[in-house]
Amino acid sequence: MSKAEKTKAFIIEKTAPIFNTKGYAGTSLTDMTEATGLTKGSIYGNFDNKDEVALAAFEHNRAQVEQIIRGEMSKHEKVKDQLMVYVHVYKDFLKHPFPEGGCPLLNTATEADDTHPALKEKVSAAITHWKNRIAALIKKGIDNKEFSSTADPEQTALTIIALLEGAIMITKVTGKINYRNAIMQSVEKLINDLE
Amino acid sequence: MSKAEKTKAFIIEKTAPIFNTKGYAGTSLTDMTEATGLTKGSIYGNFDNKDEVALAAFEHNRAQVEQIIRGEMSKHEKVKDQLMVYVHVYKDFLKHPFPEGGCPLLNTATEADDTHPALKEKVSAAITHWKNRIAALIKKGIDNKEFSSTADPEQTALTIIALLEGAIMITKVTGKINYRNAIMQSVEKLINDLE
DNA sequence: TGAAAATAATACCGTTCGGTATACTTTTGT
DNA sequence: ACAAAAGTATACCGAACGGTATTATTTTCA
Repeated sequence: MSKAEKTKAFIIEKTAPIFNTKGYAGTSLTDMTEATGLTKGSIYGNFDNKDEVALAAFEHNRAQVEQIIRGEMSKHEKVKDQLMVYVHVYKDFLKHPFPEGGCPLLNTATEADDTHPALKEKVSAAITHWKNRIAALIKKGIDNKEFSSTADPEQTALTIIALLEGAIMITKVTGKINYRNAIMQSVEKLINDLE
Repeated sequence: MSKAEKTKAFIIEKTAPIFNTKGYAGTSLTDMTEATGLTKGSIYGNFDNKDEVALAAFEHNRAQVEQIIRGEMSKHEKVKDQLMVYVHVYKDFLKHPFPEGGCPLLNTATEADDTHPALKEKVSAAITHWKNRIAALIKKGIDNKEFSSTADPEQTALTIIALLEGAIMITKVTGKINYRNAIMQSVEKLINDLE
């Protein structure tokens, strides 16, 4: 790993939380220099422009969540328990190294959908990928006879994602943890009903 | 209605779509002057600062959605049909005068939660109010014997909101309308299961 | 170790930002 | 109709914006 690659990674690591909390338009170059301790010249020696840092920062945040989920899932054998990992992680995300500012998919989607095509495309791909992952898990559960053959993998996957993201939005803005708990209970029921 | 009140309303009406698409940080005074055809001096003669316009714009967008829902609900007698209004409106929001940029609660919540306390508070109050409205409807349905007495008004209300907001987020960023249809089917099922 | 190459810091660019004092024009109420 | 009040436009402020050419400092590797 060359010096440049290290610095690049360092910049991404330090700016990712800022982009995730302040948003793309809300994060300035000054924010970036302050967070890294580097100067503009140094940052622009490693990235062409602010956009590239933003894209890399999103990718970093997204991968961070994925890693948490993968790690927790590997602790379980049954498909149902693996699906429940989403409930547990999103319910107690403070117990995990979750990105500062909340779910990067939600944050980036709502800002970028009307303003930033490149970021929007990245989020879109991430969501479709996530949906496919959950749907594949459910299919596996059907094949396993863990779940009923009447279960609808696609619809259930999308419903779970909508519930998780909706729960984060509602809880973050209201501060009511029992709101999140109520919604997570619905996710649990949804997964239980697959049987 | 005085001239000033008219101008104020005019400014809000013209800038509200911009705040809802570009966000608070992403909307500049130039955006506002271009949208209204007025000058900075004129805008600042009617508002103290950008914040006040943003707050008023959010309120305008929020009220616009509420009005659509109220109007559609008044066409139905049964509580179930009234709840289904959410499904129909959010499924075909293009058929209604829905605010440009999508749901203002979602857009504002994700941007403001870490950056703008005053806006955050407004969104928080709006969501709690919405939750209470849905819960009250469900309670009415229980009293009516339309719904089962085992139905949980609070939890169902929050779940419906999470699903609607999640659906908007997913559909807007992926462009996949069938994703939204799948999630809306889950909302329908949720409402049907109240019986 | 020393010179070429890569990386970082400095100092600056033009533009846009939010905001305001002042002058002008239009409403308003008598 | 007219004077006072209210609303609007003009012209400007300092600060911050994203970005860059140049200079200085490290790495790198022969």
